[in-house]
Amino acid sequence: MREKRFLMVVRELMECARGFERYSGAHVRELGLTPAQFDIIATLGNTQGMTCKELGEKTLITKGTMTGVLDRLEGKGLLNRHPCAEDGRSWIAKLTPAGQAFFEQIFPAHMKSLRPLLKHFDDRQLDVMRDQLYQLRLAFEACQADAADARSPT
Amino acid sequence: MREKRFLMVVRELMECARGFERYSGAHVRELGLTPAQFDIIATLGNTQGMTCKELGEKTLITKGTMTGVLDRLEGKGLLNRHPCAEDGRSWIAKLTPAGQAFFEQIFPAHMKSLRPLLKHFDDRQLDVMRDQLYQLRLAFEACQADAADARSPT
DNA sequence: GGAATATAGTTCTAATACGAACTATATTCC
DNA sequence: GGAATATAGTTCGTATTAGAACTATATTCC
Repeated sequence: MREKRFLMVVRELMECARGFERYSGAHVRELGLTPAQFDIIATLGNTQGMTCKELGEKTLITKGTMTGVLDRLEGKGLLNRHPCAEDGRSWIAKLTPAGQAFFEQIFPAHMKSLRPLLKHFDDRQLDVMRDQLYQLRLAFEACQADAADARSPT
Repeated sequence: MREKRFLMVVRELMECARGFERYSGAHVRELGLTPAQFDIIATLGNTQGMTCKELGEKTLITKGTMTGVLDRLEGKGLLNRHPCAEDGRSWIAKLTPAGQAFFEQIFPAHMKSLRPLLKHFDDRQLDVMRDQLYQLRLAFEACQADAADARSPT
């Protein structure tokens, strides 16, 4: 039963993703941020800022959600939007000095909170996992592309 | 850099989970269900029903969300809640005949829609993946438990 | 038996998730 | 240069998420 085997993999995948989000999220919330907000802060830290589109590619936040997340971070004074010189449709989201300082404070703390997890794995195993997950992602993306082709064939 | 390696694994993990949800969700939505609703229907199909608690354990839906998901499925006439004889606090959620018929129609269709994904993997690889993910989940759960102990020590 | 505690489900709030429609600006193509 | 098309970001509606407070019933323990 290939299908059943596959479903068991998917189930483990989802449990893992949820498990990590719960574990990581609990710490992030103690910092006064939501996971999505932390993701943005962590992505923008030590950079000169980036567009919503870039942020969407580097995080897993879709553009419709991005607006709200950025709004709330802007409301907290942690980031600003600046007009983009090259493209009038775009904005550059960039941490404020307060946002960068906050990043420098919380990012190491968050890494530290993940350290207990790291104890369970050695480098080799991490590499194997990443490769397996990468294969899985490639398969999803390939099928996604096929499905899109099916909807609007050339 | 162990930490960096680990973050790359986590990133792949999240991308995979999101990738599957998108791929699977696109088909589920065509059936007129949300992913959560499909999850419940698929779990209750071919059973005599189960409590919210059991459903929460078998799916990844938390109890606060469960109420709303069951409400909507009940509104669609696909499911009913029956009082539980053994425990006055519990309800048994069970597919209606229409719900069971719907399950029998859509579940094979959904499996079929996943078939293109399966092509990419053989049994051995699926087993490796599942084992890797299982190790990861165990680590999350162990750390989760440690964190809980830390909050309320014995 | 009754008080203290635990558990099943519901309700509530703030923040997402996703898709679709919409505005404004870019790009392409003739 | 201007029409057709594509893209960046916002807005909107519905469903879901987590966590916490709440009600009602079970269980434990004296």
